[in-house]
Amino acid sequence: MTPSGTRRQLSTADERKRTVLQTAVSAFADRGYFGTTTTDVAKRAGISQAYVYRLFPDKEALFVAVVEHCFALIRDSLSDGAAAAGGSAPEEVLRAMGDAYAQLIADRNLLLLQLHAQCAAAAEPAIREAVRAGYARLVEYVRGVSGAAEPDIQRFFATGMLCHLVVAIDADQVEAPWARALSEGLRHY
Amino acid sequence: MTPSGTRRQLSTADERKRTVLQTAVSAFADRGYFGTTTTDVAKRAGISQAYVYRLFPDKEALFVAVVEHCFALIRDSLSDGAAAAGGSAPEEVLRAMGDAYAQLIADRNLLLLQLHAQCAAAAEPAIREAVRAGYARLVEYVRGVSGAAEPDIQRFFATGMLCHLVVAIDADQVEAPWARALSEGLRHY
DNA sequence: CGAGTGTGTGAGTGGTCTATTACTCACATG
DNA sequence: CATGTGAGTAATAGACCACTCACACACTCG
Repeated sequence: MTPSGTRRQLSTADERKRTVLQTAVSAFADRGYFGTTTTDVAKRAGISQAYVYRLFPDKEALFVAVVEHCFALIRDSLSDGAAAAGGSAPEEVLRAMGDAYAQLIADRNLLLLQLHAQCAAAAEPAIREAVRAGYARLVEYVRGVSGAAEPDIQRFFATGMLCHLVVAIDADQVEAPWARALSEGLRHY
Repeated sequence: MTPSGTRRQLSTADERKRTVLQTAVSAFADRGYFGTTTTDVAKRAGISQAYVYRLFPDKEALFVAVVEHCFALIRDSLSDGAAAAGGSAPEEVLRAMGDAYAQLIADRNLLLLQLHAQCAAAAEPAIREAVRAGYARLVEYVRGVSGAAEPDIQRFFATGMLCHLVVAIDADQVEAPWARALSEGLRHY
């Protein structure tokens, strides 16, 4: 992280690492940290299972890297939303960012991974630290860019958590009042 | 094990089933559906792993039963809250029920299991059905007993999901503005 | 008492998982 | 061409896991 001399081109291993991170998102999104095997990850990345262990020290480190990658993607998404709102009132910025987050529902993978990360955070300290750090940055970013009051920020994240539920149980596919009560207004495109 | 000479008290299968369900909550609360072994469940219930399979057809059926058990407990909790509010205005009933739910944070296990159920719901259809049915009854109950408007009901459940996050990453233990922004006002005793 | 029924377990089976090791191959450079 | 290095893998060790089955023990009732 501190190149004290000349800058080097990205090595092939780094490129490979990046593609593994990207494909691992959908692998872990299916069945979570404990339910996903390193073979699953390897298959989706098109490499051998053994090579996963050359790129990452162990399964936990791989998962942590995937989680951090996802938090970065989500920050980007919120950032896009905030840019679209362009310095409006706090409520408007929050609305725009919420809209941006809700768009991620279409993908499913990203939100499901957030949910699985949350679950794994309860069990594994290293993952918990990563998730805490992710939310720390996210909350501070939202507070900073929107300037919204604390209760509004809290509600913003509560709505995000509701999105996770809606995606996990596929509430959209259920034609019933209860399902509509949960997912109404959480736009997804 | 089982030193000869000590007396053994047999319980009926139904009683045993009930104690297994109760202890299995904390077992699954730790590491979720995929991360928890049937041996873990058996140990906590004080029975052999083989006997788990006499009481439940397989691991999935056991987990579904545990999930249903938890939803029942949560309904009871909300019911207590509603009773305490005793026919006040919808907002007051919601507040009382939210308070009752927040009290469950002290236990941790119940909320964590809700979270893990949500995760497993994304992967296993049978579990998804159970979680859907659980939320269906919960939403209908809340709507019925509070008479609140749809957006308030939605916010009610969104707040519940936020509780899950706070418990999963133990945000209370973090002394930082972002952690306080998330958990502020979610009372837990 | 003795036969029957339900509670409970020890000892597996076959499969799968993480992680390691020893190896091959592609390719760059002198 | 010889040599070195990093990309990539096949094979496997060692530990578990879900699930099964034959059997033992406790209790009940004729």
